[in-house]
Parts: sequence; C-alpha cells; structure tokens
Amino acid sequence: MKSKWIGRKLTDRGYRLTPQRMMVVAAVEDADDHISAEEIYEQVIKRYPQMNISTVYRTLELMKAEGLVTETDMGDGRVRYHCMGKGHHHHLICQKCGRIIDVEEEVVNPLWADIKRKYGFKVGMKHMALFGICKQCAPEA
Amino acid sequence: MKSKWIGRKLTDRGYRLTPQRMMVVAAVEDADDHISAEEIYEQVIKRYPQMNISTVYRTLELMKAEGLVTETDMGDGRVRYHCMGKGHHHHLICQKCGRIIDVEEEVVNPLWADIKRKYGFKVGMKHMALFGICKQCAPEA
DNA sequence: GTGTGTGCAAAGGCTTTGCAATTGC
DNA sequence: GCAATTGCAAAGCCTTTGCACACAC
Repeated sequence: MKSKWIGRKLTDRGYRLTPQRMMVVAAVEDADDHISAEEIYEQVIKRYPQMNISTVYRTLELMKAEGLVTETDMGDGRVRYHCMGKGHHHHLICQKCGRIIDVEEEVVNPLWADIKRKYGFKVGMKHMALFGICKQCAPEA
Repeated sequence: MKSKWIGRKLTDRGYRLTPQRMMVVAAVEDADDHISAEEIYEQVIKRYPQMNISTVYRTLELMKAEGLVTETDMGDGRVRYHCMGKGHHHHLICQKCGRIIDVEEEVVNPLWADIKRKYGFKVGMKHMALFGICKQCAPEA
C-alpha cells in the first residue's frame, strides 16, 4: 500500500513533480513516527546531496496546504509531520519521563462528537498531543 | 479577588520578590486572555522602562516550574501564558476565520477520565487548543 | 554582606524569504 | 520557452544564555 498517491495528487492539482518533492513525500510516507523537517532533510540528503532544507520546508508547506500531511507540535520546539494516508492516532506525552503513549482515534471521537453537537465546531485534529503524567511517574498515593 | 497570591507563593518558596517579578505576575493575573511573553513585556515596559525581555522569560519559566501559570500553544509560533488561579477552559480555534470559542473544562473531563481509566495516564492540560472549522465557516452541505 | 536576580548583548534553534539560476511541463 | 521550483545565503522570529553589576533579604 506504499502508493504514490501524494505524488499523483500533486500533479493532478497542477504542481510539478520534482525529484525533491518526491523524496520529501517518500520520507513522510515511510516514516513510522511523526517526522520533523530536519529529520526529513537528514534522510533525503544521503541519497540526494544537493537537497536543501528550504525546499523541505516549502514542500511540507505545500503538502500541508493541500491537506496531504498533518502537523503536530509535540512539545519540543519543532513541528512534526505525518502522512494523511496513514492511520491517525493521538499521543499522551509524559511530562516527567517523556514516554509517549499512542491513543486510537476512537477514544477521542466521543469528545469531538460532543463538541460538534454543542458548538457546531468540527474538530479537525488528526494528531493531538496531550501532556500529563503517566502511570509509572504518578506519585504513589 | 485580585490577590497577590502568586507573589506570596514565590516568597514562601524562598524566591525574591523583585519589582520585575511583581509586574510580570500582575500582567498575567490581569490578562483576560492568554498572554504572550512579548505582550507582557510591552505592557510592563510602559510603567517600568528598564524592564528586560529576558527577565520576562525567566520569570515565566519560574512561575511555570512552580505551577503558578500554564502554557498554551495556540498555533501562532509563540507560547501564551495564563494564571492558574483563573478559571480554566479550552479553546476551539477555527483554521479558516481564526475565531476562538471557549470550551469549559467539564466538556473534556469525560475524555480525561476515560484516558485515566484506559491508560492510567493523568492528562494535565489546563488549556488545550483544538483546531478545526467553526459553524460559520463549515461548507454548507 | 551575600548570593539571587537583572540588564545587556550576543547567540541559538527553527523557519522563512529574496533572488538568480535551474528545470519540469 | 516559460513559469514553477530550487539553491543559496541572509534574515526573521521567538527564546535562551553568559557575564558583570545590582539589589532583596
């Protein structure tokens, strides 16, 4: 299922499919985790040394605008990206030990539904980072 | 109810209560909305021209570490602060028009409880920003 | 008096931008 | 060929830091 659907989406919409774009797209598609611009750059430059970090940012901005990737701020000072084609999930991030626990979409869906009903607001967060304290770090009562 | 409780908390814990700290504290306490470091600085410098932006950051870091203010990233590239003494609420931020809708804590509490039960994780977010599309901007079906 | 806190100026990390050169279509 | 895209280098923005001086206690 590692299709080139993002690439196709770009050409369909009149954007040029340059090698740089393809490699950024591939890096995001292949990433297991959310990946930062810097990480994409590090990865791409190994196979394509003339790659430039600004191109990474520009491509990510384009993909974001086209709704092909999502951004998440996971608390360190940089934004991370994730391919829209992959399964979505949210994150519990322990502020003490840094552990990250994945939470399936279904868990938060009731809240989204509640907000939709109460406020008419459609929450569009594909990845949310929730900060707090994990079981292991919780003070024993 | 505009007490100086933060000031007292600081002295109780052995920190010095300098004019700079008092003015930062007051700015956060007086702010209706969440306020950024830059905004605090702008506000304080009017009455205390020798105030320095690094002092603002240092004071905010101290207050954050002491659990007296909370941080929220509301999507622009800067962090905003809010006094812990004030009522907490979350925010729905429309990605189209920028409108901000307040959501009371009670609405999200069920989700926090659910997460606590399922994962043993205690979500500690006092202010959360949820991005999406508001009623007015939603495409008419 | 003493050590905490401040001001200043500089650096730091991430991201954006201007512009000339390149390249996909 | 021509406009879209890239590379480069510089700037931009928010935030942090090193160090000497100041001041709260």
